[in-house]
Amino acid sequence: MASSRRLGVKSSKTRDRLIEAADQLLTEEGYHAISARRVSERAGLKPQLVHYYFQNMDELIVAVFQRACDQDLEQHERALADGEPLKALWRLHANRSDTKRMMEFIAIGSHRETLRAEIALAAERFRNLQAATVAKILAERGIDEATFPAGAMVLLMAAISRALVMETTLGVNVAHADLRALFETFLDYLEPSKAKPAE
Amino acid sequence: MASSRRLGVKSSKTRDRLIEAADQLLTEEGYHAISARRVSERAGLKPQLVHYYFQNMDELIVAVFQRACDQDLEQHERALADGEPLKALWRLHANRSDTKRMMEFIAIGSHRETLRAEIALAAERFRNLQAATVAKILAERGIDEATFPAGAMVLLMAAISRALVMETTLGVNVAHADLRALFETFLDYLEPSKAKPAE
DNA sequence: GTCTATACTTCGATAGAC
DNA sequence: GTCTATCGAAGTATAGAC
Repeated sequence: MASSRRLGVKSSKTRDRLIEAADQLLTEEGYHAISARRVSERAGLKPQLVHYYFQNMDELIVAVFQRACDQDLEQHERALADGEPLKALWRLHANRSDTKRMMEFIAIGSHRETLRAEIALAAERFRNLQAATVAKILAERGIDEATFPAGAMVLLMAAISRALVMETTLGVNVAHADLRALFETFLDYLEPSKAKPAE
Repeated sequence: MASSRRLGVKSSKTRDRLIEAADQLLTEEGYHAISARRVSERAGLKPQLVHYYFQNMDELIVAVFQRACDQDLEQHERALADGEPLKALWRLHANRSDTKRMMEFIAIGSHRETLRAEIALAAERFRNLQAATVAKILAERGIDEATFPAGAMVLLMAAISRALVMETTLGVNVAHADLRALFETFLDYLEPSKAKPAE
């Protein structure tokens, strides 16, 4: 199905505008909102331009996905260099729009076979990257890996943050503050604050 | 927009077939798969029949939702009567298809303003119902509500089970077994098994 | 009480003009 | 390098035939 249709160059400013518009729609309304017409409308361009710069809609989504991965990776590297990396990691997860975007990609991968493998692979890499850091922190604290496996800790962070975002979007927030407080107490046990922050 | 179009009776066998077909599509493929054509195809009926029995697609989804709520409520009552209600509750959450269906309803509510309030309300009721039971169990164990708020416990169950289902659908299972084991250990602390099960 | 014919809208995608 | 004209498929929904 590789069409012979002409495509615009990757360096095009217009192409970037389409990716940015798609990214906005993704976090604001979900992946179902990424249609050629909606994206172009948001970017202030004609609908057919989407198919000039991207062979099909999947390609546009992949472009949004890769850009998001790059951004997330950069944020993670900063977090891991933080004085309290565990809490920095939790702050990243607690970021609503990033978590929402990630959940949309999981939804896309779950529904579109053509994108599944790529998204699953990236998700596994992120999990393993984060687990490696957490493992180091737990080892320093003398916490047994068998008691608190690093992977489970990271997955738990993802699970909690996703549930909070999911329900907040729906308009439900029963017990949210309690769970957040409970988990932060747990985090403080794993990574005790040395002193009061400067500010 | 209340159309004056004629509608089929609620007791119709055909109507039930449409609801059942929609429910299947919901858990198998997600709510986006609930279209008049797909549902009728699954039920072995003509597409237009959907609009004979339901004013619009939202009405069909509400019918599926109410049926699901009734089923879930019944399951919950059985679980709460169990000898180990906390673990029975976790087994309910661990049920893939039920959790998947619940997540689809959350997704629908998040995207369709007309259904949001109804779904959010039901979700809050379930949370409160479960929290009341858990509160009783924790009190019996002498566990301080301030340390482990019942609502947070229930939300945590939901968060973990949803994350596991979400990622399994995508094809990712890194650290799943570890988190499951960790949480079950925690559950056993809150609700210790009295003896080995009969079997 | 049940189903069919049909209208209208939005979608992804392509060919070809400028 | 950019945009127009246009197609076929799938979506929701209505009016009217049986």
